[in-house]
Amino acid sequence: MSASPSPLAANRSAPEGTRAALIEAGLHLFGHQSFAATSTRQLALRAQTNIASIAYHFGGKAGLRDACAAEVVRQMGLVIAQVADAPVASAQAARAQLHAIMRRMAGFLIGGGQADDLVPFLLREMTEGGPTLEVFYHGLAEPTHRRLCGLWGAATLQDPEGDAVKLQVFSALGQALYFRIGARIVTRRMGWTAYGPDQADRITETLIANLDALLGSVERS
Amino acid sequence: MSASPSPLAANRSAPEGTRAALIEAGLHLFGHQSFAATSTRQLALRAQTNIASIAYHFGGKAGLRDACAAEVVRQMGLVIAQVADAPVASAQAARAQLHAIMRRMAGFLIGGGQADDLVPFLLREMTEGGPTLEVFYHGLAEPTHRRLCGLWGAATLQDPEGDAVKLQVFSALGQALYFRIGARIVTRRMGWTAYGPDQADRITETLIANLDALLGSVERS
DNA sequence: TGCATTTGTTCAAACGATTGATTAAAATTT
DNA sequence: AAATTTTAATCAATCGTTTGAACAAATGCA
Repeated sequence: MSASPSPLAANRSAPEGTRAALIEAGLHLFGHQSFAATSTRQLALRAQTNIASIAYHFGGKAGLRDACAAEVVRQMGLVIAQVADAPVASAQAARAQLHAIMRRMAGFLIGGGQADDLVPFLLREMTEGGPTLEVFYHGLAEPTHRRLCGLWGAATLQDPEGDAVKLQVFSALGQALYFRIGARIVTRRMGWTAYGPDQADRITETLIANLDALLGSVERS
Repeated sequence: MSASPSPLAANRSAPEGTRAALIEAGLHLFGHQSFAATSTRQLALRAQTNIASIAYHFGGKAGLRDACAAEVVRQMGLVIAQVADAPVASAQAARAQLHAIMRRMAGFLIGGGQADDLVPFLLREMTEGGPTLEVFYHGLAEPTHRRLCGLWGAATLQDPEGDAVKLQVFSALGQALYFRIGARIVTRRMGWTAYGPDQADRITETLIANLDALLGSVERS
């Protein structure tokens, strides 16, 4: 044994261990074919373990979903937190931070990698309104949106918690999210086979230009 | 016997009949809890008929899904077709048509009514990438997006089938779609209980303002 | 017209297959 | 040796589908 003194600490983000393997399998399968359509046997097969391990580690299939939700909040929280939360000194500074966050989010959503399993899982819980939604809202959606509203308000000299700013932030976020949700439609219409680095760049630049357009239109009014 | 000479003609769009009742049940249940999570017994219960009717009319559960998809394309096609497709004489005329279409789409997506069952069903098929996606893409998404690109290009003096316009149209559409997909998050964050007429107006005005911002920023460049 | 037959549709009942969950024994680690 | 973790086998419940009998309306033949 080299490291990993406590199983809990090791499973917090390590790819090893039955528990972690099951969470990864849950994120992938729940996200790509819904909770109900995924059987415990499928989960066990993908995690290369036995069916009973699910009940042992998580109490059942529903428990595994809860654990997956917590893992999503944890990982996505890290992504967003990577953008420095410096106090904004000016409207320009706020706009710069918004640019940085939008770029990071677009990269996370569109550019593949870790988001390939996290985002589908998240979207499914969001639309299905499952029991996980509570965790996601308080742990991720609400604080993130609030922070963005603060920056948006500072960049456009509006009330950060006013309805107008809130809706504008949702609009900007929605654009980025759609390129993930409607990926099958977008790629097909664009004549792409899938999202690659080049495609991600094209989309990101469009989103940044749109962000400036939205910020600018309010600024002028 | 008073009317309804042919059962086929009556079932084409009438709310009566077992076949129509099953399609309605399918649109609702498939959309709100996914295809896999919906049992044939649930469908029969909601349609107030027997389980065997599903196999009789549609050959099975999958057949019912196909019929539901066709119904969605048919009904949503009618909604979009209601906006006059007059040849655009100027950039202003194109912009006016884009306004009208955005208002109609926002009203359809956000303002409740017939969309309450159609949109969830559609979004689910879109994200799940089910066998229905083909029907939806060629019957609805592609022609609609192409038409919008034509208007967008005319309004901004860009190549209607260029990548830039295509992505901008997707962005504008994505904003509207998100307010449906993320409805649970939005309403909660806004302090609303649900989308009502007032909320729909607020969102629609935001979307229209955003549309003008996006069109304007390109126009100036 | 009168009766038998066919047709379209719905019904309760049952089918085999698969579901999530449970159990006790075996294996592994400490 | 003791505790933790994984395994194979089994449980009742539910899944989508099929079956054959009902029923009403239309049709064929007399």
